[in-house]
Amino acid sequence: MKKFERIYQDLEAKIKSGIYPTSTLLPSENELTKIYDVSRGTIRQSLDMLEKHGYINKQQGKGNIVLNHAAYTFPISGIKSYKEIAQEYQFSVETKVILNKRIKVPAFILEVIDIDPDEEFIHLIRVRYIHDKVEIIDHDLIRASVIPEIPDDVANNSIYEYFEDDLGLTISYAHKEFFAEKATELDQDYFEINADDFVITVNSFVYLNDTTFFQFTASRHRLETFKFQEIARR
Amino acid sequence: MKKFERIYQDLEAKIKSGIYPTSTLLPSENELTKIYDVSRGTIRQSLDMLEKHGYINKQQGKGNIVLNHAAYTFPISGIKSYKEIAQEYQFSVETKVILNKRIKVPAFILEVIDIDPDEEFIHLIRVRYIHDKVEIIDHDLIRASVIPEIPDDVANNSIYEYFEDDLGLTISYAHKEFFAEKATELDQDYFEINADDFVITVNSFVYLNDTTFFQFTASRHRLETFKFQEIARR
DNA sequence: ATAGATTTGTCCGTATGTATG
DNA sequence: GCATACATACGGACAAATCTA
Repeated sequence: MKKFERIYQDLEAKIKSGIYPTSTLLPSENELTKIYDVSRGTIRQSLDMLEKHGYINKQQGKGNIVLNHAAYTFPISGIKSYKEIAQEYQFSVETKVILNKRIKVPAFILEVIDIDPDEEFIHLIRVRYIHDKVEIIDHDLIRASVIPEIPDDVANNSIYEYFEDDLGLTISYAHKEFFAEKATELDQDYFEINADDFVITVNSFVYLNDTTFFQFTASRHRLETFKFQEIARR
Repeated sequence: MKKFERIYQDLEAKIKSGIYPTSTLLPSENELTKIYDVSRGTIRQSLDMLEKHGYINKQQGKGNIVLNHAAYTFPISGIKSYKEIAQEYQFSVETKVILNKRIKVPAFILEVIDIDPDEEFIHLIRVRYIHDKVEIIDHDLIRASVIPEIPDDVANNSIYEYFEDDLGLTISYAHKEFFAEKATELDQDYFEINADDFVITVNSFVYLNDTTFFQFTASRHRLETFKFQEIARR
């Protein structure tokens, strides 16, 4: 592992365990170079990660202050699979696959992404149960020229693990948007709501490391339980 | 201005104007050091900013690929004032102040933030009209020990300009969350909706550079027009 | 399949600028 | 004014990924 990652994890652990308590200063960058026996640039890389993840606030002339915000959750921000989130927050989860078939590329994708109109996609619909209640309905559209098929046992587990570990793909970034919209019939059936109720839709356009588009996901959430958190910086 | 900021802005302008077109590579870091006559570290700082703002994708061994995503909007992400957003997207905006008075610190803030129960806050309610329609209702709770009062002409303009330019405060970061909830009576009146309708609430806890909490904002948006976008990285 | 060239990533050391107390 | 701490910038070295001949 890289030095700055190792140091980041060490500092993160020490903040979490209270060795560096909230609203106190971390050791100065100079002291940290001595503690870890690395250059100041390396320390600064680790501190930048800590800041990005909300653990500290940097202040020129003063020091790096430990915050207590990092405990907050980031369930939607970033690119994480449902399985990763479930493991982090340890809630009981069940997934039911209700569709897994090849289709022609949908029109709305053709409008946004420049691809061959004859390309095929895999359409996957999965219903997520948390505490025996349907909380999320995931629609995945996966580019078949990149991933020819999704075995059913993979669909029931983590398609991201399959992409990254088995197929060796590198997922790089996603363009996400979310908003509220009227419930579809499928939403009504599974969420047990009415036609004039709303759901929250999280749309993601996911890209590989070489910038090829390979997946669109629409996650539909109950209004009452959806929540998004982030730390924004000026 | 700092060198890396100047270079960032120059590259951003060249990407926007098409001098560096989408899906081509930027000049290599080595070439850029010659173009701008700075060190490679400085160039890399500028490139990191470009990546963070979604203009490029970095690939070790290959280069920095120009993306076409940066045109997308970021109306909620980050800390921006309503005025700044309105200016960027050039929509016609009107603000109406419907409350501006001092109150005791509300209970829900005491629960989350560790402050004196006798402290006072300024409660500001402002209604935002876009194209002559109410789109946003902003509730601001501003810590009176930091900002004793908000003159009415400031409330009608930008309170952030007032904080930063006139009072010399430095806003550092905010903890944000958003979710859907039932419309209050005020929502119903101004949005002209019903009691069982929902609105989107964006809550922000805003902190100064020295980590003192100084403002809470609840922005209430219409369900139909609310939209959030971001670029997430794995 | 391999070797070499190119490009970005990591790391080091040093110097100077700027904000804080 | 002074010491301390973070911010910016420079230059050099090697590692890792990518592409090409």
